[in-house]
Amino acid sequence: MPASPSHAPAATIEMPEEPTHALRFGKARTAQASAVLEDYVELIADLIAVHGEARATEVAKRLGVSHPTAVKSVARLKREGLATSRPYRGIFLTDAGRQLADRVRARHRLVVDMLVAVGVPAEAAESDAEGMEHHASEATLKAFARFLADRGTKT
Amino acid sequence: MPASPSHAPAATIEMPEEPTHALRFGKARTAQASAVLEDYVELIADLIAVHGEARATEVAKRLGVSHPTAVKSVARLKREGLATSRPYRGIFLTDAGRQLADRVRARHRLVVDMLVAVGVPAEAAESDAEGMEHHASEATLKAFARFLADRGTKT
DNA sequence: ACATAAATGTAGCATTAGCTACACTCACGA
DNA sequence: TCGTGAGTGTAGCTAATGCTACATTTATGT
Ligand SMILES: [Mn+2]
Ligand SMILES: [Mn+2]
Ligand SMILES: [Mn+2]
Ligand SMILES: [Mn+2]
Repeated sequence: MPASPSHAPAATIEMPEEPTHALRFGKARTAQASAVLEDYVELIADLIAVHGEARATEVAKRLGVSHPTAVKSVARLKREGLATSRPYRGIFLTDAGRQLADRVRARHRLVVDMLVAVGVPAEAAESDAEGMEHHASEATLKAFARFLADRGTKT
Repeated sequence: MPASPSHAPAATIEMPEEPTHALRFGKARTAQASAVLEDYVELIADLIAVHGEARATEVAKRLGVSHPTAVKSVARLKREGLATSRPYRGIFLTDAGRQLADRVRARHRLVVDMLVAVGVPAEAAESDAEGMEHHASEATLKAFARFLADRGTKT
C-alpha cells in the first residue's frame, strides 16, 4: 500500500490526519446511547394508545428483558425527563417523551418501508430496522422519504 | 398462570401473544454486542494493510476513544479469539479475526453503496453506515446486492 | 550514553444495561 | 375477610464500554 503517514517525508506539513473517521464512530456511539431510550418511549406510547396504560411488566415482556431491567431503564427515562411514574402505577410519558415517541415511530416506519422497497423480506426488514433506525440521520431519512415518494409516483 | 391478556376475548385459544416483537429487540441487542468487535477488527486490518502494523494508540485515535479504552476492547478481541498481541508490540489478527474483518469490510461497503444509491449524501452515508452496518442481516445484504446489481445494469 | 518524549500498560472509577433472588402490595376470589 | 398470586420494587451481581491519572517501557535525538 502507499506511503504511510508515520514513515512520511520529514518535510511535510503537519496534517490533522483525518479526524473524520473518528467523528463518524463518535456519532455511531452517540446514536447507540439513545437507542434504548427511543425503543422504550415508542413502546410505552404504543401500550398507552392500545391499552390505556403501560405497565413495567408488559414493557419488559415486549422488549424481551426481565422486569427489573425494564424498571431500571424507565428510571433513566425519568431522569432524562421523558417519562414519569409512581409506585404501583403505570408509566406515563412527558410532553418531551410523547414528541420523541412520535418522531421515533415515524422514523421506524420510514426505515422499514425503505428496506421493503429495495427488496428486503418483510420480517428481515422489521428485525433489521429495529437496530438500524437509531442510526439514520435526518439527511438519510430525507433521502428515504424522497426515494419512496418518487418510487410511488413512478409506478 | 392465567396468561390471558386482560384485553383479549375470553373464549380465544391461548396465544403466545407475539413473542415476535421481543425476538426482534433481542436480535438488535445481539447485533449491538458485536458492533464494537467488528469495528475494531475492520480498523486493525486496515491499519495492518496500510502501515504494516496496528498500534493501540493509532487504533484509539482513529476510533476517537482514549487509549486505555482501545486496549480494553482489544483485550476482549483476544479473549474472543479474534486478535493477539504482546506487551509493547502491535496488535495482530487471528485467522478468525481476518475473516471477520473481510466480511465486515464488504458489508460496510455494501451498506454505504446502498445508501448512496437511494440518494443519501456521501458523508451522511458513511456516517450512518458506521452504525447501521451492524444490524444488516444476510437477507438484507442480499437484497442490497441485488438492488445495486439491477440498478447497475438498468442504468 | 543518556535524558526525554512517546507509547504502552495498569489502576480505579462511572454509567448503562443485563440478570437472579427476594420482599412488598394490592386486587380478587373463596 | 383474608389468602394468595401477579405485579411491582429493591438489592446486589456481571460485563461492556467509556474516562483520567499515573507507572513503566521503548524509542529518539543530541
Ligand atoms: Mn429500535
Ligand atoms: Mn423501533
Ligand atoms: Mn461500524
Ligand atoms: Mn464500518
